[in-house]
Amino acid sequence: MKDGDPTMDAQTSKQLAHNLITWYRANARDLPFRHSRDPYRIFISEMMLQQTQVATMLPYYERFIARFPDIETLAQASLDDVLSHWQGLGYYRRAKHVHEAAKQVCATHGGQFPTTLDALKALPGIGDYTAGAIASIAFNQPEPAIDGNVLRVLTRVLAEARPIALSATKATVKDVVRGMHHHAPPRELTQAIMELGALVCVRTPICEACPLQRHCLAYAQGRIAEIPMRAPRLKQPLEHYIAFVITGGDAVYLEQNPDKGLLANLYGLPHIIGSDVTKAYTALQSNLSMALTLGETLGEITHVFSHKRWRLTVIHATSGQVTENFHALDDLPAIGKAHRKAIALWEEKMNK
DNA sequence: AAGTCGGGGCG
DNA sequence: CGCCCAGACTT
Repeated sequence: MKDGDPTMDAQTSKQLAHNLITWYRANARDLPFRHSRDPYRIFISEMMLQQTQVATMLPYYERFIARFPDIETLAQASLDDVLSHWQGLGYYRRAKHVHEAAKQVCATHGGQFPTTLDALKALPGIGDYTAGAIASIAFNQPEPAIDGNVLRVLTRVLAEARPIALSATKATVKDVVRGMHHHAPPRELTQAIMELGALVCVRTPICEACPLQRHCLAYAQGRIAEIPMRAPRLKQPLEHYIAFVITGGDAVYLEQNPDKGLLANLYGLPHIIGSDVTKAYTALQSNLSMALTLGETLGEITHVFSHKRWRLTVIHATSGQVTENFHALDDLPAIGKAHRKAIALWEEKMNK
């Protein structure tokens, strides 16, 4: 698919929506929170579902609704009471958000959930996804609700190769769902996509049972296992360093790395692990035995290696004496990219 | 953009 | 048992 093309033609969109709804009506699980169009119950069930599987969350949901059957009851309860009914679910800040949202709805909306996306998103704990879920399921508005399930289903249908964490990928999926909303009742469509993602289009999907198989590009291309794409592993450890740009006139102090290890033999700035500038400066002074004057913070540099990430806080310092370790800015030896960027920060400052 | 929340699924 | 994970908020 090229830029500028519509994400999906209306005919495909209509067939997808139709197949989904037909499948949903025949296969959807009978879940208690689906028996109501009450935005309050949908809100509570969505907030609980964001952190647990249905099976785990159901007993909590039943207990919660039995104790707080409507939004006024929740708003008037104490936070401790709310937390005790959330206890075990985790993400306890969400319990607080749910409670705060109930109080706000009662205080400023007369106990009625707002019906617009923006007003919903203004409530604590409600972001893009939950706002879309409430608007479409409770109020039957054609609003996309993009969660992990929906992303998985539709990136596969589209054979979308971009990582799902990118906002551009979410925007594409959002457009497709918006298109499908023209061809199905929003409240069913939203639940149908999520249900398909939960039952069929799972991590290792059951493509034989999938109503979208004939339209699924990832299936056709044999790329089910590689889609959705995860962002390139940013699991590499993040290491914080303080790097010092020590200048004497227009020369900068550099040290040469050992001939083994990371950036072997390249020159670089003195840099000290950690993020505490005071400690790092003390360590620097004892390492160098030069008279230094601490300067300003020049900025932050991040640098990604294949196996680790650096975050450099770049500090300027000046030295009275200029030794052989100082190199003129217009005649620098080979320096790693991160430290070169750090030196560039100093040059920018000087040129202003 | 990246860290945090905290439990469950899964290998 | 360790690794990974989804959404909202925060910084």
